[in-house]
Amino acid sequence: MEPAVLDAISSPRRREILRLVWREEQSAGAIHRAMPDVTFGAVSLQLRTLMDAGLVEVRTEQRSRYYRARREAFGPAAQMLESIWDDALWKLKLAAE
Amino acid sequence: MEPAVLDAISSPRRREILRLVWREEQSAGAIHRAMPDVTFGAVSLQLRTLMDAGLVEVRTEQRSRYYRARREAFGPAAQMLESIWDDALWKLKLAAE
DNA sequence: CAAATAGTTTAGTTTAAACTAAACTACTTC
DNA sequence: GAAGTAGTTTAGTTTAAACTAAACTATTTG
Repeated sequence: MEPAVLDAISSPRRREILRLVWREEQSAGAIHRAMPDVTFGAVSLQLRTLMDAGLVEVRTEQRSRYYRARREAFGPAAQMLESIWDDALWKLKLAAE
Repeated sequence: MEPAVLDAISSPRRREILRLVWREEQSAGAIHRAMPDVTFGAVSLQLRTLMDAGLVEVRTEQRSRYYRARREAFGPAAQMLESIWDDALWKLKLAAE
């Protein structure tokens, strides 16, 4: 099969999470607060999928767990994701939210 | 939503098809022959999906229909796909088949 | 140690994509 | 125009991902 990274970035929800933790860590709770249309459990499961794929790492501090992307693990997908997130239309869409 | 191209390349089967028609056109039948684990109908449906996303185009000649990728439609995903398909491990995998 | 906070895991359900079999369309050749 | 070849479409089924609710673990604070 192709690199696992392709499977991982195939999900819009996981891409949403990745965008949040791309350049700075975010706690699981903060990630959940950014996507209130799903339960905390659902977010946690997606984080686990990303962990299993080696695409994020986590740091525990007090009661919180802080996730961030392991950008070096994305290979050629990193550039694509950054391009898409930088894209003018994408920015426009975010602004409209 | 993000560009439709991400949805389209989220499927391993569609990526397989795209790889086949990336640099030269292939008839629907030739594409099907390259993936004998699914029916011709299944291949045809995936080709339709790719057509609807504007990622392939088709040319009819005689009884055959020749598909090829519209590489210009892939944006930043084009580079990623090419990188992945050029990847040494990927080549190795193909050699082993 | 009880209660609160932060997150994970389990078990089961929902949903959507991918698939198959078979009917159908279109073109070609005899 | 019948038969064959090439491909598409339809209707229904299978499968897997994503989800929810609720139980659970772990840490902190009173």
